[in-house]
Amino acid sequence: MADVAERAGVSVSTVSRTLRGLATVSPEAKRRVEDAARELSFVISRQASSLVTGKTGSVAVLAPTLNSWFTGSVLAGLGPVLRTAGLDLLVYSASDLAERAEFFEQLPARRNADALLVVSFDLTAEESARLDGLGVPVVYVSQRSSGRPSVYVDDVAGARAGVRHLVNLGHRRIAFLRSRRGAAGFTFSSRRRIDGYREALREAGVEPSDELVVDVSAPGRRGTEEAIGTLLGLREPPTAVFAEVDQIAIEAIGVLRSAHIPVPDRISVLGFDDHDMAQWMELTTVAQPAVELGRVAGELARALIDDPNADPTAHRELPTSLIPRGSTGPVGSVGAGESVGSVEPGSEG
Amino acid sequence: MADVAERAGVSVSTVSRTLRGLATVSPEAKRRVEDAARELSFVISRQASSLVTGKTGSVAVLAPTLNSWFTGSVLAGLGPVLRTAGLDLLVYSASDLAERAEFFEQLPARRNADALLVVSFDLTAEESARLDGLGVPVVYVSQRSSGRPSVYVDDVAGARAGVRHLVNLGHRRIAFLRSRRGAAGFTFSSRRRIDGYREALREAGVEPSDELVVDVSAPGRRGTEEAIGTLLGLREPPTAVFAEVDQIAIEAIGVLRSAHIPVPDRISVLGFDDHDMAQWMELTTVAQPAVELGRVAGELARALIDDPNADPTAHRELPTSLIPRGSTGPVGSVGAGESVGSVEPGSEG
DNA sequence: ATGAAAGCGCTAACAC
DNA sequence: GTGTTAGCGCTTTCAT
Repeated sequence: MADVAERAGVSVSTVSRTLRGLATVSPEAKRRVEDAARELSFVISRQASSLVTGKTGSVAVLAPTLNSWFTGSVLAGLGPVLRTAGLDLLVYSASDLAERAEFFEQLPARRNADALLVVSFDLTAEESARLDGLGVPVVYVSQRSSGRPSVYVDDVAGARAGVRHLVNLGHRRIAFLRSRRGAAGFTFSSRRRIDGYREALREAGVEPSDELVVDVSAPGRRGTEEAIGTLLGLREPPTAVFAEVDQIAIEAIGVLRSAHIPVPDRISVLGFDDHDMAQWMELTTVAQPAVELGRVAGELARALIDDPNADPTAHRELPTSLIPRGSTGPVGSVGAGESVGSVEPGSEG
Repeated sequence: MADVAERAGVSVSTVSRTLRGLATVSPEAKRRVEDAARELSFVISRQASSLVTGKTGSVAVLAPTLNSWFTGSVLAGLGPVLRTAGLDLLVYSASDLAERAEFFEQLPARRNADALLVVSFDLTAEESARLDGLGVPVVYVSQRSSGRPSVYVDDVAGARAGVRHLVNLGHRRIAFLRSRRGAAGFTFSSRRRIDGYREALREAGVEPSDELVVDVSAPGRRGTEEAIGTLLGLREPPTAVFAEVDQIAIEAIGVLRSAHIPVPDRISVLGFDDHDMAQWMELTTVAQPAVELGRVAGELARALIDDPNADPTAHRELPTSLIPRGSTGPVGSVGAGESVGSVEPGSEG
């Protein structure tokens, strides 16, 4: 910066003012500074400026995984907002409790970011309290945290709408596939989606049964296979399955397909998310605007960062919508035609 | 830090040394510093230390999108490596040429990161040259850049193996679906996969035909629909389709399915990636270890950062492997049974 | 409108 | 093994 100042024939103060776009610089000086900066390809050092301003110029995101549809979508929504605001995006992942504990141990965001976005974690009260003491705004994405900025969809209403759709198709034995992958406390929405599921059942005069709520815990194919196996082994198996997330719904379709159980003719499958792949699996699902959640969370964070009297308890609820596709159908429609589930892999030498 | 020093009854130097884990601190002092730091919940400010050390403690990643399977996988592989090394992960995305130009305009990584990972970009020579002048190591992921650190798979060999599989099944009219989404220069691997495709065809005594190489440009369903439409409109349509990436392969299966063209009985579909969803679509594909690519790239970056005589031209090639599934089958096997493509969406009221 | 100077919180010599 | 001190590259009073 001293170099630029010298080359432009002004003081470092003037260079600093110019580069920050302050109006109190004469056009002449401004021009010369800009030229000099360009010629020396000079860029302001964030570390140095943040040392004095206290602002880091970046926001941190904490997510359970980096390669899930939801996290990817949120990041994709966040990216443009932050770029526009001139903020960098710092990403932390904590896929199990140990990593999560480590994150809270170090609280790296403490001085490293101007805001923290916590994505789809079901934090304990202590963890949240810990974050409150961080000194930077914390935005909860896909989790409602009362009194704290949160961005989410109405999981209860979404799940209710989905189950109503199944009920309207005549289903009464409707199972719920709960995602239990990763350590405990990783799926806040879980409880609420089950609530919506139960509400819709009661609404239809069906008493929710615990045997129809099955956990998918093991990762990969096996977890879903086990869960489906449990359901099919019931004295009275379900005619429809509502998976907490599309990922599992898609796996369920695959597993049923392998077992030659036609979808939706013998079992309807409903998901939640509207994952990119849902349409290609013909999956009926409750769509949630994940990219949009990221965008809104980013804007909320931005507001909290540079508007001192922004509402620090703002909640933003985004809508869900049911997207009917081929994986759900009227109950007991076996023999009505071909189905999503029918597959006969080609043989190979 | 001064507070901690006072509370521990030592100097700031001792605090600094302790917190950085230097051995030259007496156990007694160490303990007291650690206690004091904990009680005051003190964390070292990265900005301040990087100001003097010149190291930022973070690595930057530039990727075209944040919500693609490949980027997500690479980030997932990268995360643990960086965490272990105590490095933060800074993410930049540039989905079109304008954003890309802006990135190079600002070169935010200039002083913001200790290394830059460029993921699946086909950079121009000028862009690469620009990055060379950045002053930090740049690792190319999924792109070979001669003389520069690169991590990739052998796309030619992978594609060749895939097409050989189709040839072995009796296919001779094999189309290639090229991904042309996003702006130009976003898919380095494209050229090499086509090369492998052509090689395998020639090997089988088939002269590659340009009419069988079709671009998928429009995003979403439409692009793939158009491409498949073009292929089906040929005087002699292909009996197999090799998509450059699984995403498009999956869409192709979906489109064919909607058109009631059985897969693989009438058309076999082959992908490249082994996307999470590939198994659920019964997609035969050339698997590439994307998470592993991220991990290796992270280790390479780490080595380049803190080992001054690490090889700055290191190339790491990871293997691909063919995963045969149900979407490919012998040519002309119509009527051989049910198929992946058969779907009759359930009706709904 | 511009410059001089005092730090921001840390690390790296250098003394002890 | 520990303390002192001089900056790292900026921003920000405070003068002018």
